[in-house]
Amino acid sequence: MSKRPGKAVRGSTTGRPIMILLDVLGKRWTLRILWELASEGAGTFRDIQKRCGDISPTLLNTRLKELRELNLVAHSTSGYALTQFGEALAKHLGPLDTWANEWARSLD
Amino acid sequence: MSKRPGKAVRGSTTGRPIMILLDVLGKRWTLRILWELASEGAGTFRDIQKRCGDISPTLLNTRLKELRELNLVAHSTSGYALTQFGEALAKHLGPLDTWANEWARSLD
DNA sequence: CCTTTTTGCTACAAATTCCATAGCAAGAAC
DNA sequence: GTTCTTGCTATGGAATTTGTAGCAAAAAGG
Repeated sequence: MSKRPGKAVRGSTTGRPIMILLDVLGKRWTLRILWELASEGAGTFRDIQKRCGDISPTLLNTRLKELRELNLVAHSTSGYALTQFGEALAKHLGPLDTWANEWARSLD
Repeated sequence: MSKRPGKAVRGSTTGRPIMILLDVLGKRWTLRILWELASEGAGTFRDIQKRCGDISPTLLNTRLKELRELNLVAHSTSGYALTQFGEALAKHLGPLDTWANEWARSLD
């Protein structure tokens, strides 16, 4: 059903895991949702919606579904949270904040 | 004109650099284009098009324009290449390949 | 020079995705 | 047993993405 290793994705028929990852991270709001879960912690559907600047529930639901299928996010009674893999991925993204600040200075 | 620090982007009015980055990386093909330039080196417009599995020229052009405005990609006589900042960004993305391979095993 | 080729695109219409808004069913809290 | 909160779905319109065709300018070949 969802994107899994071995299957083709946009622009790549090899099914390489990185291609699947780049494809899903390249969908709107995916990175932002992961970022919010990583930096602000777990939250309810509506929490996340607010953190993301009132993203529409339609799309939030779609993304959360995808992320759950990819084992990056899980839903429990305490709301939505990153899985072990989600956390590991987020650890790679964290340093981008510092980098982005330096980069921003070059754009002024 | 383009997204710059201080300006609002999708879901964030603060203009924080990281939000601008997440927004642009969240556009289709952006990550893939950066990935290809990082792993396979500089290339012509048509080179990159092929590497990305025949992405449509319309969108490739749009993305390259955005990435140039954001100082992540530059265009010279030898084709398109990552800038200093683009390279730095790519260095953060590189490790995702290894991570993705481990992650993929959890999905089987 | 004078072809051929390569390169970097643009035009256009269709397909897909995204978005805002409204609202509802199920469970928890009161 | 109301009132709130939570997690969505429905819907229609807007924006983005895609495929295909093709062209002008520069480079390469003869």
